[in-house]
Formats: sequence, C-alpha cells, structure tokens
Amino acid sequence: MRTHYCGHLRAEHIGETVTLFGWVDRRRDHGGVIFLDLRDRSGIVQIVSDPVRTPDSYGLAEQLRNEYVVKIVGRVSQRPSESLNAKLPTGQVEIYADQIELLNAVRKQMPFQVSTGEQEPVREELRLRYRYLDLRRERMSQNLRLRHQVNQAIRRFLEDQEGFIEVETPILTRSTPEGARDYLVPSRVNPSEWYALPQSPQLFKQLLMVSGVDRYYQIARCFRDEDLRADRQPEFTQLDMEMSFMNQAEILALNEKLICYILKTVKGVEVPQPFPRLTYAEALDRYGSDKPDTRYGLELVDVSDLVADSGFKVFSGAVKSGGLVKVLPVPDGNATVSNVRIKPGGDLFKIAAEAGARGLAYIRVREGDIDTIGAIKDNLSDAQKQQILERTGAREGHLLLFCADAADTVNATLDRLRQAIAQEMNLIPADQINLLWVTEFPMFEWNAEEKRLEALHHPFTAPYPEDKDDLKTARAQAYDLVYNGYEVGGGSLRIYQPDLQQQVFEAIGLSEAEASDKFGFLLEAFEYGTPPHGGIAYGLDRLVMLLAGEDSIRDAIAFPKTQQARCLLTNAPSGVDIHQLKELQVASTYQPKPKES
RNA sequence: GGGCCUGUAGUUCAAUUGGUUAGAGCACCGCCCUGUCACGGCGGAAGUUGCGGGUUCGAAUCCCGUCAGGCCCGCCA
Repeated sequence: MRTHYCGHLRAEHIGETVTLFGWVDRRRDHGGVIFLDLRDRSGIVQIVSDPVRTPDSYGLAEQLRNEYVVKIVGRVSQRPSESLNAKLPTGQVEIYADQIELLNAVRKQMPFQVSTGEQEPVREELRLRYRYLDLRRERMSQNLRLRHQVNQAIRRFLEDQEGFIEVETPILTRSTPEGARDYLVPSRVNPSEWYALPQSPQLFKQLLMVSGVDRYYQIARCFRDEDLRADRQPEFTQLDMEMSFMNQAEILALNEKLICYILKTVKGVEVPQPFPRLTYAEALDRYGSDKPDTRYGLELVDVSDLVADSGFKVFSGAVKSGGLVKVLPVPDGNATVSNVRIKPGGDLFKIAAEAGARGLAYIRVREGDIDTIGAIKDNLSDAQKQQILERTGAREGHLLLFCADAADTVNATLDRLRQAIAQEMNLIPADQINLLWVTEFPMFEWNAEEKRLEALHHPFTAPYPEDKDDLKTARAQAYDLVYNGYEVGGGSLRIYQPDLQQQVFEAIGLSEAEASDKFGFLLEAFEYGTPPHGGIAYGLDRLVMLLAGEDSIRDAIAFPKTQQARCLLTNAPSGVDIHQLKELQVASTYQPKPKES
C-alpha cells in the first residue's frame, strides 16, 4: 500500500518507486504532458504523466479533476533544472506516474475550491456547512495540527516532566447554582430529574485532591449555555489542572514553565520568565482592564486628586460622588483624532457612550499652549493644568482624553478607547507575545441587579489569610494569565476548611441549607482530611486561536457552532421524535410568537 | 432582549449610486497546447440579485418585514 506521504519526498528518494494516495489539488494539462499536484495531510508533490514516459497513466490523467482521490504508483525523479520549484518542500522532485488508479471522483460541483485557500476567502457560512472541505484547506489543516501539537506538548510536559496524571470527570453531573446557565439533560431512569453538563470540572478536581491524586490534569470539555462571541463557544475545551501542597508562587512558576514549553515546542518562541505580574488594582488603574494588552503603551493616568475641587463640575462632581477622573494620553493624537470624533455623533464618542460614559473631555497640547473647551480652560488654574500635563507626560501634539464618572464606567470607557486608538494608530506589534499574571482579585463584586455579593472568580477561591476577617473586602488568592489582552487562563488557591467555605457561601447569600443541598458532598469531603490545594484552567481553544494568529475561536475548533449556537454541518440542534420525549417524560412548552398582521 | 454590518452565477467579487440584455476571475463543459506549478489560448453553459411585500414608468440599488451569517452590548462565577 502507501509507501510515503506526498510532502515527505525529497531528492534522497530519487530512483525509488513509491505508492502515494491523496487528493488532486490541481491539474495542469498541457496537451502533451499533464501535471498533477497530489495532496495528502503532509503536503503536495508534483505528479507527471505524458504519453511517452508514462503511457499507461496518461489516459486516466486526462480524466482527473480537482479533489479526485487517487492512488499513484510512480518513480521519484529529479526535476529538470529549469523546473525546480522553490516554493514547495518537495520542489526538487516529481513523480512519473506509471499507474494511476481513480479511487473516487467528485460527483457534485465543489461548493468552493480547496486549493485556492489563501488567495480567496470563502463565506464562513459555507465553510461551516461543508466543514470537511474547509478542513482540507491549508489554513484549517494547519490549525488542527497546531492544536494537536499544543495538546501533545501539554501532555509531554505535565506527564513526563511534572508527574501529573489525567483523570476523566463526569459529563453528566449535577446542576450547581452560581455561574453560567447550565445545559440540562433529562434522566429517563429518574423522571423529572436532570443532569447538567459541566461548566468546568471544578468540584471533581477538588475532590480528587481530597482523594490524594496530588497532581491532576484533564483536557476537559466544558459547557455553558450563554450567548456566543468570536472568542466564546457553548462547548469549549479547558486544560484543567489542580495540585496539592503548593503555594501560589509555586503554582505560577510551574505554569510559566508549562506555557513556555508550549510556546517553545509549537512556535519555537522563547519567552522570559518570570512573567510580569500586575495586581488587579494596578491593572485597572493603569489600563482600565483586568486583562490588559501590554504590547503597547497608552497607559491611563488618574488625575482625580488634581481636579477634585476644580470649578469644572463634570470633574469635581465625579470625584465628589466617589468616582474618578482619568486621562488617556494619546501621543500625536492631535493629528489623528479630530474634535468631531470626540463629540456626540463621533465614533469615539459612540464607543465611550456604549461603555456608559456621558461624554469625553479633551485637552490638546499645542506649541506652548493648550487647546480645550472653554469650561475647562476657565475652571482649571494654571497650576492644575501644569500638573495634569506633567503627570500625563504630555508633550506637543498630545491629545488628552478625559473621562469623569463612576470608576467602573471610566475604566471601561478608557479601556475601549485605548484599544480602538491603538488599533487605528497601528501601535500593536502583531507578532509580539505579551504574557502577564493578574493577581489579588477581590473575592467578591456587587451585583446591583440581585443586590448581593457575587464571587468574582468562584466561591471556592481562598482569601488571603490576612484578609480573612473581613471577607466582603478581602482579596482572593486568584490569578489570571493574560495573553495579548485575552484571558487565557485563571485559577486560585482553594478553600479547604469547611467553616471558611461556609462563611464564603454566606457572604454570597447562599444559606446553609442551600449550600448543603448543592455542595454538601464537597463540604462533607472536606471533613475527612483535605490537603491545601489550588489550580488553574486554560481556555485551550482561545490559546490555540492566539497561537494560530486567528481572530475567532471557531478557527481553532474542528466543528464549531454559529453565533446562533447551530451546527451548519449537522443542523443541530433539531427536533426529536415524540417517542423520545415521551420516554423522558419531557414536553416542550414553547409557543411560537403569534404573527402580527 | 438590543445596536451595527453582510447576503448578486458553484465560488470570490463588480454593476457609473434608480435606467434599457446584471458583468469579470476561478470552478464546471468542449476544443487546442510536451515543462507547468495561481500554466496558457479559443469557445460554451451557468442568475427567482436570500425570501416576501411596498414605492416607482422602471428596483440588485430606495422603504417595510422576514431568514441566514458576522461583530458588539446585555449575558458569560
């Protein structure tokens, strides 16, 4: 049968007779000689057929078309010196096709061409409908391969170097409060009861620590029934890890080694360790975000104290009511950003408004003077202006964009503006990889809608010991790994004392009865000798997306869903037979909206 | 639930901004071509302009609705 993969053939094989299988990538028929590019998963090699050298195959070679599946038996030959192809790894050789066997033809018009991949983009809708063809194309087959290499690197490092063992945890599990919406599965054997698909293996991996596994990992499928984004799918894959008897510094160091091993193995890139660390507070202060992209500057500057008692009410009012006044200094921003764009109706104003800001103020630094609206000019003293210029490092040509509002709003607004402006001004070095840890997250944040505290990370996250006495304001021993502005991983040290866990449940408004109902098994497990432990989970799809240089997580997944959570290939989800529902004792209550006439 | 963008031949795009027969590359079919590699040449077939309605003498183009895909907000411990 097959003796070689197409892409592996080199000058050293010249003279050998080989048997190849693959797809016809392209056919070039010169009337007297036919060239075929034969493609398999390893690459492409050129096949030659003509009536003189390969009389037995020429007739069939004329019949072949793109994407036909063929078997080729032929002689590996040196290409004529004027016909070498430097673009192909196999470009020194070609195969004289002594035999061609047509294994399968293409019977329908191709919905799109496989071999033009890079030159001609195809509508994603079509790519997803005919995903098996899309995956034949260079770009997607590379992405599949890259993903495999990442998985492989993870296993080599964690298993061979660090002694982790992979344990599989249930897909049919129980629904838990908090967190995302669950996917539910009815139990036929237990009518009216439901399994939930796991949002993550969180509870099981902690139980495995109680079990003495010590170092656990899993490449785990997770499910969250929430709306989709370019970087969010309803089912996704985590690299999930948990380890016992390690402190935060040790866990971060081990994970840095893991990430560096992956980068080195799949990209050949060396990243210096340790990775930079930013506390949550510092990240918000300097970037307005807990996942800052640090590949470019444009850091925010807090000027609240400088304008707290200025006559400009927008500024002083924001500070008085507990908010902030922060500046996004944009070098050369005067030339790039016109006033029209900052004012109502402008694109930057729109971005700010979407983030909740009511408006943007500005100061333009001109030669020896500043240019701004009258209300600021008249209400800031020369000293205040001078201090602002000094603190923001403003020079001639700088545009200072001000946002004054509640802290959340200011940070969200300037974060988005910072990203938009960096992109517009081409400040983002696309090839750079910036990794950093964000640490010292708060334990909780206030959910205004439900009027209660919510766990920022999850309710099993341990507070810093010194903060334990006031849990509501405590910092968590939690950490996120940020990769070019994307959160690619996050984890924490866990609570392993039942009483402290109970206090955290109380803080988020989970009564003892509820906690015992939902998590009783975990609390009980903690009564039997639980090691201190902690862990982390990475969004594997997101990591692969970034390593592949893609903008969408879908390009890192073989068979992804559309934004409407549909699979265009299989047409899932779909209706089911009424008998299936009867067996499950389940009925849909869905009522289509009546059409208005 | 909301905002924005897209939908024209199998496909990727165009159509002088409301005008007469909706064009081009690739793919497909036929003929020609012995060194191409995005081969080349000649010819051909291929369109309910997503779908439905409206405005208009006239709609791919304007309006309304609807479907599908995308980006975002909300949501995602």
